[in-house]
Amino acid sequence: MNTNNHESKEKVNFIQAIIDQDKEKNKYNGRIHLRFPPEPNGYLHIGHAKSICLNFGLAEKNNGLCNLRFDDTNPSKEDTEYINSIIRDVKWLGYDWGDRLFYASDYFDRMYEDAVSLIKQDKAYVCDLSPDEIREYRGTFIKTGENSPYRNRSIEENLKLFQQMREGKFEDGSRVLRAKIDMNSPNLNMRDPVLYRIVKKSHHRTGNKWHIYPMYDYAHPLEDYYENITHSVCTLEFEDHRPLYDWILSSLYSTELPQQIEFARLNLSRTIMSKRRLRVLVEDGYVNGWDDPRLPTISGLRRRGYTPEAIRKFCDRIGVAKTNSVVDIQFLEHCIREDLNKSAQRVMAVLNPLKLIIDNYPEDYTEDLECENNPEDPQAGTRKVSFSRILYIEREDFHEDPPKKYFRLAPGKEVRLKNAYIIKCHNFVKDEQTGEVKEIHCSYDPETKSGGPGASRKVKGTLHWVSAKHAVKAEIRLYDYLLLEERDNKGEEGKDNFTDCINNNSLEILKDCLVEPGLTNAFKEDKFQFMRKGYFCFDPDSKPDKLVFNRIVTLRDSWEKIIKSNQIGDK
RNA sequence: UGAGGGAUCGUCUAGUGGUAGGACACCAGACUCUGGAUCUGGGAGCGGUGGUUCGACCCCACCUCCCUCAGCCA
Repeated sequence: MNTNNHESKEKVNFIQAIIDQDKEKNKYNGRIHLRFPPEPNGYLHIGHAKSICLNFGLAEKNNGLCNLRFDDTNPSKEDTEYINSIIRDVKWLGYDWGDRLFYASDYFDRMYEDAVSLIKQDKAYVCDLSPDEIREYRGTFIKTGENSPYRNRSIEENLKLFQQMREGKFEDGSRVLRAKIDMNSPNLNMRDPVLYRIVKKSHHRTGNKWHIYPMYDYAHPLEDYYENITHSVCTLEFEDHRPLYDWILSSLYSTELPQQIEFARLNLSRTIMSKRRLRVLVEDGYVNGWDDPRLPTISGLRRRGYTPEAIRKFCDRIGVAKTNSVVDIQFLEHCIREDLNKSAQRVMAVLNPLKLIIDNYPEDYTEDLECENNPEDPQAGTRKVSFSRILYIEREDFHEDPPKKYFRLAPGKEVRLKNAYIIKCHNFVKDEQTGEVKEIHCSYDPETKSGGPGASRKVKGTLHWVSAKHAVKAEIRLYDYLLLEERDNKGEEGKDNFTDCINNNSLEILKDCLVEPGLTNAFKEDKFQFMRKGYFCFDPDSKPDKLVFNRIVTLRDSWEKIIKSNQIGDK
């Protein structure tokens, strides 16, 4: 479906270009059918999201179909736990596979028959070489391979042995079925690749029915063919496998063969994306589970407060190409800010409270002030927030000796309290022990009440606040990047010790935050803008007496930039 | 070293012979009861060398650099 948004001028990526050509030539009779085929051996992450959005998106755009298929051909790695999480995540992202949820394991019988057919054509044979021997016979980049001594077994013997492999007559690793292609091929994948191996392990769906399991290179093209897939989109590392993909299919079938197309997988700066490393982070306790908000897993992003819309927009905007690239994580952050700016309710929350007393405001008096819920969306309406004599403001919003261009509160200075009054600071009290500012004393100008006749007076700064006797306590969790900046590249690309590059301060827990009382009604995946602080979401760790919020992302902060550039300039 | 891919602003990405465009980031200004948002403007790029052509990011040649592959993983 096309949006009429001026920005999305229907950018045609190279895969869409191929589809356009195929349509024009009426290849596949105009059918367009894709698939997202994860192996259920781990949790999905933002890189998978790119593939999901690509495949389902292409199907939508071309009036085609997209299947969800579990590529469960290796029982020693896979589990139902992952199937459930994958189904949940794809759904959450907003995609619908209709009734086309498939499992490679559903095709095992048919794949077996196809293997028999290859044997009968003398295109496959049972090989008794050990894994080490197969490696030796395969040769190397510069050395051609050697034919297996079992390569010339008779078709009858191969048929019989393959049947016995199926029946579980042999031990793991003792025999395999191999394609008979070319041991001298410059492409190592074509040097008689293994098609089936013996794995005497229970499969999460087929139980103990099978003792042999097909390899990816054999199974994948067939799965695609069985499902009438037209365009089989995968990542770049499979480019070398395409000749084998085509060999398998053309050896067995002749019309409407699917074609494999490769694109570059997503890399994101300052985070970890490899399944292996994510597993280390989770299992060695660097993070708290697969849905830790610091992780780029779909479940982590969901808990962090990312919306499916933002993720889809991100995937759409990073584009699809064959160039290896690293997308700046700030681009992802931009997408969630953009989404939440339009939709998130504004509230006031003080992360590091500093007591502020309005000396000339009546004691035991409360006013309910009208506050806009979202200036970007008048439909969002207003709410009442209580104001009283003792308030809390953000500690960083007061400075006893302010730097240049500081618009916030300081002795003798005026600021506006958001939706309330202009106040002026007269003095402050320090803790004698620590020297820390303990409370500040101000006066307010009753004429300047927001919305009132005298409200037009301008001051430089506006602060958010909460009323001491109305505010509710909350725990707020702040997240930073998983990887240290200076180690960024090594962190994701270095071969070992990537844990050296981990940012040990990626989680900061603030326990004494104060938020508007209305937030006690928050639940599920509710998201808010804590004014001037960022976007936050309700965390399921919350209990009735203890609210917990996650910081999704900060607001853009030009003051922060001024400070940083001054610090650099002063040196 | 063999094979297969790739190289366009700082970052992603368009552009397949006719003024190199967009987004993020950055800088400046306007506006603002969020130092947010919004708006306006700006700087910033074709890996190199030759060749073909009136004209080359695009075609050709050579070179350089980067990625993937030697699992009975996917």
